[in-house]
Amino acid sequence: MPSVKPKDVPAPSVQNKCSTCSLSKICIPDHLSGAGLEELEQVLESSILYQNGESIFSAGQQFDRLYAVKSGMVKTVRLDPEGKESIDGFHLPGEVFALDAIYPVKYLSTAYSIGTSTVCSIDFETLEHLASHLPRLQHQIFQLLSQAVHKTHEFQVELSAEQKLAGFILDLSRRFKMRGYSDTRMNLIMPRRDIANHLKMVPETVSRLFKALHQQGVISIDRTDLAILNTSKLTAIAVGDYSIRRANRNDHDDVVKSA
Amino acid sequence: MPSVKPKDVPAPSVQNKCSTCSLSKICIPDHLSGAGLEELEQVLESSILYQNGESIFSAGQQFDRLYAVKSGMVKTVRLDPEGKESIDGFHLPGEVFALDAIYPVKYLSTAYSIGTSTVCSIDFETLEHLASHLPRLQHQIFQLLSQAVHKTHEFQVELSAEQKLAGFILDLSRRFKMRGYSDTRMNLIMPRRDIANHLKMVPETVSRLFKALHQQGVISIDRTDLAILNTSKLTAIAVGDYSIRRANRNDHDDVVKSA
DNA sequence: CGAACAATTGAACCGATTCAAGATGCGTGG
DNA sequence: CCACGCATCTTGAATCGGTTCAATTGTTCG
Repeated sequence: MPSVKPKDVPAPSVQNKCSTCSLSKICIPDHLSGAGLEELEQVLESSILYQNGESIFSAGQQFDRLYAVKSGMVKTVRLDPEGKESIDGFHLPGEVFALDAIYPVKYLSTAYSIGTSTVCSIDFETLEHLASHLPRLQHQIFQLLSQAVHKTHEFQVELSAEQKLAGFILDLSRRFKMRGYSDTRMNLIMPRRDIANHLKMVPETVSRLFKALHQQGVISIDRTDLAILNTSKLTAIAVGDYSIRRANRNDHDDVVKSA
Repeated sequence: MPSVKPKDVPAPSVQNKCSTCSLSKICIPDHLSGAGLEELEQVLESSILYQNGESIFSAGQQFDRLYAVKSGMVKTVRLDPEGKESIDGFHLPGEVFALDAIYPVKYLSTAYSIGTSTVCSIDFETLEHLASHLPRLQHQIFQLLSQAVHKTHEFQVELSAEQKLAGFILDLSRRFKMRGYSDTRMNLIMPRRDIANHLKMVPETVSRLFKALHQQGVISIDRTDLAILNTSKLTAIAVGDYSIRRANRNDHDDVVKSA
């Protein structure tokens, strides 16, 4: 997402709507002039507050609006064929969710606030209508959707548990950084159980791996407080160039295998 | 380089352009009238023939066109971080591929023909331009993209090898049926190695499971010739309500464990 | 303080891969 | 038409990663 903003983003009248989230990025393309912009501002729903565990929309409901996180964190949860809950994503401030609801015209997942969060939204029909005479807006929506296709594609590779966890940490780091937060210290407000569910493993494994990463000096973790200490090593683990388990084994014999 | 040469191809009349594939479905919405339709027909590239193993486009190339299969089969392959090839999809006649290339404006996978195939395509910029004054067309593209987001999402659940293989067979069956082919007998022209790669397992496992399914009377398979004999049982396996392995074990002691 | 739940830790187990042979199919040339 | 050689597929035994089961520690909150 090239956040090309050659000029500043002052627009004082605009600001108290939803200037920090991607919905406004979609809706306010660089070259959008006054008239279209005001139209958009009118349909952009400003922030609504949700408490911990409150649902924003539910799976099965008719789709009408796209959502974006302003503050806090939102998880989207779906039921797999066996009826078990499966977390398909944690959404950070600035990110858009519910894009998969367009085609079936109903929400496929239920969105819950983790902790207290604020969320803004836009009516999709209106957005479509606007897009049909704002080519740049249309283009940005195409891009956002295509990006989501890509995002989900790359998850299909089968990785070891430690690769998945390392990748998960790095993904969060990248996304926090993109929105202006620290990329080395972060607060994992979601419970271990949720992380495990999202990564398709069992909380025990998450626990063991966090510990192993900590002991290796790659991260430091205490409860919800996570710090990345060695990004390059963490990256090496994520792509499979390095394994904690092998390392631990090699502690006995002093030989370290170098790829 | 995709051998897309508009002038080399005869294209005798409008009608035998690409009436059987989804690109024409996208491009010819139900309520599209003469003028727009003719515009579309002009930019829809008619069929091009590819031999076994020939590439249609390559990962890294600049994105310009969307593609659809007319006949045969196409696989899209990407390189994971370790540099190993990973097949992210087999595309049947009528299906569109390369949707994930829109956002990065480059192809993320390489498309190969399996056996001989015919493929048609359309220039994306032109399509966008048309969509911007054909709201129904725009809507259909949104839908197609959203559908692709959904498609890839649902693959994220972690399944046992037998669930994945059963699901793969059923998915092929459904897709063949949707395009007017038999949903009980099909020809698996792709090698076992490719199936295994796509399902993230090892050819040995594919082999063992095909045999097990055959022995249980769920399918019949000989080389590339596959027949589904018991759809409901196959479905039960795919969703995890039934397991061949458990069944085989219970052959010894006659007790059948129920949940 | 103590109950209830979340997280951690250890030991046994199971599914899928790995490694190592064998079997089968298939195009080529004798 | 058969023999050869190569690639794909199949089959079997050992191994490994992650789960399961079970018990303990830690944390939160009435």
